[in-house]
Amino acid sequence: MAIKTQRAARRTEGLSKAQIVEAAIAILDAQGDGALTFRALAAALSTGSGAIYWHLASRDDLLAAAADGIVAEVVDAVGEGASAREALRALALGLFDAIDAHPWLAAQLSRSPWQPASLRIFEGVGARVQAMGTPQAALFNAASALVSAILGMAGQNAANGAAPHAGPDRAAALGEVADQWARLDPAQHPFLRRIADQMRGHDDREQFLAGVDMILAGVATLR
Amino acid sequence: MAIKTQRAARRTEGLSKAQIVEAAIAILDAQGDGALTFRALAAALSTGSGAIYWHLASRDDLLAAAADGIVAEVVDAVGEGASAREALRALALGLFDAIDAHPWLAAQLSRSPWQPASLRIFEGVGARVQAMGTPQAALFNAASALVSAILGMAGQNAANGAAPHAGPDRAAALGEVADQWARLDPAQHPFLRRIADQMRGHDDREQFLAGVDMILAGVATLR
DNA sequence: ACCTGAACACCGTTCAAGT
DNA sequence: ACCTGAACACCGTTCAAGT
Repeated sequence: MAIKTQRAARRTEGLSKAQIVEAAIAILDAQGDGALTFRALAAALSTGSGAIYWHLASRDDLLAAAADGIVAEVVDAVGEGASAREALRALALGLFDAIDAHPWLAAQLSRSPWQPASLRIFEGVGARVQAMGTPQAALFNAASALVSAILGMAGQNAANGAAPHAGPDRAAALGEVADQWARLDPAQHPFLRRIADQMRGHDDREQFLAGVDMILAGVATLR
Repeated sequence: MAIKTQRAARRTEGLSKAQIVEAAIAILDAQGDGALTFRALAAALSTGSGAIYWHLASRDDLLAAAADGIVAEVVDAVGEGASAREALRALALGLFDAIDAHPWLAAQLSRSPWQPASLRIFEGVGARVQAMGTPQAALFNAASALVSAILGMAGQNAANGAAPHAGPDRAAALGEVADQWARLDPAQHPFLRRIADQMRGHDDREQFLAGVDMILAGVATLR
């Protein structure tokens, strides 16, 4: 029904870049990076693949635009009232949740640091690192490290296997990995054996926040 | 000449997985991720693409094996004599250099945290985080964050555009980006404008090490 | 056991032709 | 100006047929 309406609208108004990006995000979220083909996208918009190329330069351009839309929302949603450190936590958590909800985002953000989405993140993080009292000389390195660390941690989480944050599926999967670690050769992997139990029941979001706090403690030592 | 010898050897000894992986790494390093096709790889080994599938399950399997070989060398090369913190710096720098030399490694390592290469890194980093005196309860979170941060920072560097670490090419490219940042809307991107000059002449390796040291300072606060 | 290479079921991108 | 959809130049993977 909604699709019919959209199609009708498109027929009279024509395709827009925003419409294409929206449809692309829907496919990416529902079926993952591999499912976003120009054929599938064209079918969803009931048009030809060539029509998409009139509005966008390439698949990469499409992904960059999709990433920028989502990141812009996250960055803009962070309140200004809190302390710089709290704002950084909120921004980091917003990015974590966005990447968790849109796992393809992680790969896209790591593709090019000069894409619009990356610049937004760098600006948002950097301004707060500065507000934390970081000396001017250390500002670029500190902000750069923090951005990479946040995206790296959130990306690893997304790569862990996406979806179910609770429920028996996740517990079973975690348990299997933990069992594997516990069975590793003690001479080769003593550390993994030691922490197998810690990984069994951990919460991804909590772990992410612990990592962010640890790194922010490092940022604070620069002052 | 070297290729001829290799071909002759293969004819008598048959293909080995190690040989395939070696040839794959050569293609990846020389021409990048996109150039590693089964057709190109089969041609380099003067065989058919089906032969490769007898030794490896898929393209992903091939990339995982290639990554594991390189990471194993890096992890094993870290000396045990130094302090835990110095060993962590050395390991991080080894990973940075490996990812800089093999840019495709970054994407591969971020694909799955359960692949052999990732486990090696986790073990190598985690054991030293423990040796730094990190409390047992914080061990898993701290090691996990540090691994993701190191790979995130090294990956961002690799995504910056690969090759030339010195020379006029790099300086010109950096200058262009810096100029762009300096021209951004002050209302939208005050931070990027402010640090445009710092990014102009920075050294990637130095910046990476500064980031690692900052994060290690955060790890140390857990004790 | 191991290799060959054609065949299958796809891709992103281009472009003449339409409206 | 914008859309259509066939065509081009590719992919990873499979598998009957060979040795």
